[in-house]
Amino acid sequence: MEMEKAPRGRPRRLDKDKILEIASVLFWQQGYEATSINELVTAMGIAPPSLYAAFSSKEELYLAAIDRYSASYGRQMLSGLALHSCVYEAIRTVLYECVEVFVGGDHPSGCMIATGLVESSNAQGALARKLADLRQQTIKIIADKFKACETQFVEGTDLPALASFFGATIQGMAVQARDVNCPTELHKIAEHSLSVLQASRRF
Amino acid sequence: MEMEKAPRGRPRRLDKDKILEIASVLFWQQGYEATSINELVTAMGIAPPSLYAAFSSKEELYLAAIDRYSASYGRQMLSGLALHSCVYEAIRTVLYECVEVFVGGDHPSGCMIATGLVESSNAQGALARKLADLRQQTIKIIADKFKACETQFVEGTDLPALASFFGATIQGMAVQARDVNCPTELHKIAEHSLSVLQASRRF
DNA sequence: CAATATATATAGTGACCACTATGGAAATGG
DNA sequence: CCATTTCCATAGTGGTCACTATATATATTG
Repeated sequence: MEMEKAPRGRPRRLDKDKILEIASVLFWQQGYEATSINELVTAMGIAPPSLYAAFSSKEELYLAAIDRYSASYGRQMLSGLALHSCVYEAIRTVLYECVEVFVGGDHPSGCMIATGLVESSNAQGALARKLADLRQQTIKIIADKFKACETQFVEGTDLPALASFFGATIQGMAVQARDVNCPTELHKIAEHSLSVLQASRRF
Repeated sequence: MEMEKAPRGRPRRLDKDKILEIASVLFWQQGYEATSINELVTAMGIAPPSLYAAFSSKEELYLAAIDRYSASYGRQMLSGLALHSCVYEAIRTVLYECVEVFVGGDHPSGCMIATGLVESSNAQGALARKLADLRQQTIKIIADKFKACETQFVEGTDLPALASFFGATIQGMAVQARDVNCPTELHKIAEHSLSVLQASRRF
């Protein structure tokens, strides 16, 4: 039987996940540059050294917050891809889950990834590239689903291009979620976007 | 005959438009928060007091830069609406002009308005609202064109919803222009988007 | 208990932020 | 010429930035 040996000194009491949740919400609402460490630690109810004991820099905290967001909300938004074998149902579910997240009530509107660090200085170049990568990854995941459902499309359909069209739809919805924060409007955008998929399907 | 009387003292030498052009490019590339006054005046080749003699604050400079962008690139992007009476040709021109601007060579990629200040703190709330307004205005202008071309649509088409779909397309293209900066990819997104318009047209 | 290791708060670090007071240089009018 | 008016560079202002040195409190092991 494996015994969990506690380490020598005082055990850690900091709830890393709670901290990340608070960080996520603030970064989600205000972006990276506009969110200060002071604001973060105040919202967390801790002092700066406690935060830096868990995350070595603001950058690392942001990356961890993005990871958390990706694992929770990001996963939720893409869950439809594995759920439905029908590619139309799959994408429809994805778009509607996006609306669910983007206009949610108990957290900021919009999307941390879709509109995160689109503008940035060289100083945040690494973070900006990471965010751009995540956006491209999302499109790639959609393209892979399309590829797996190849038989459902009319022959010669440019599947990667179609995927990046839906990526653009999601990113556009993320912007408009910020500006109007209305699920009905976003659903209409989603439906118009879905009609493109409908048109290239084989029946 | 009117004589242009020169004022008493040393005449102004500051080229306001040149300054705004430089400011536009920097804000376009890096966003509002990530661009410092130091960076701006260095790029302009002037000292901070000279800048503040022309613009009373960073906020005002940003607003003026947005105005300049709107009057030049913004006008260019929407020029198709007045140029074509055929709504399909009009929107197609708009989307292609957007690509032209978003992937331009001698300036930053993406769009200053479409992705500007989407994330922001309360401190920049006024600017963020202004940017959101400009995005909504753009959609309204497209909606008005649709309304004017009402007869070209099948009956019962939700024109404002269609306009905000194209708004989302433009905003999505602006994000992807940042991430991949490739006109071919953006043109494919534009074409997919246009197929939605094609579907709701009456022939 | 003593020893150890980690938690935390206080109180700062230098650097940079937007912004400006001051004063001399420069270009005009009289 | 002188007086006037404005431009502009130097050199800062206080404030906030991300981040940390120090000291002490607290919880563990042996």
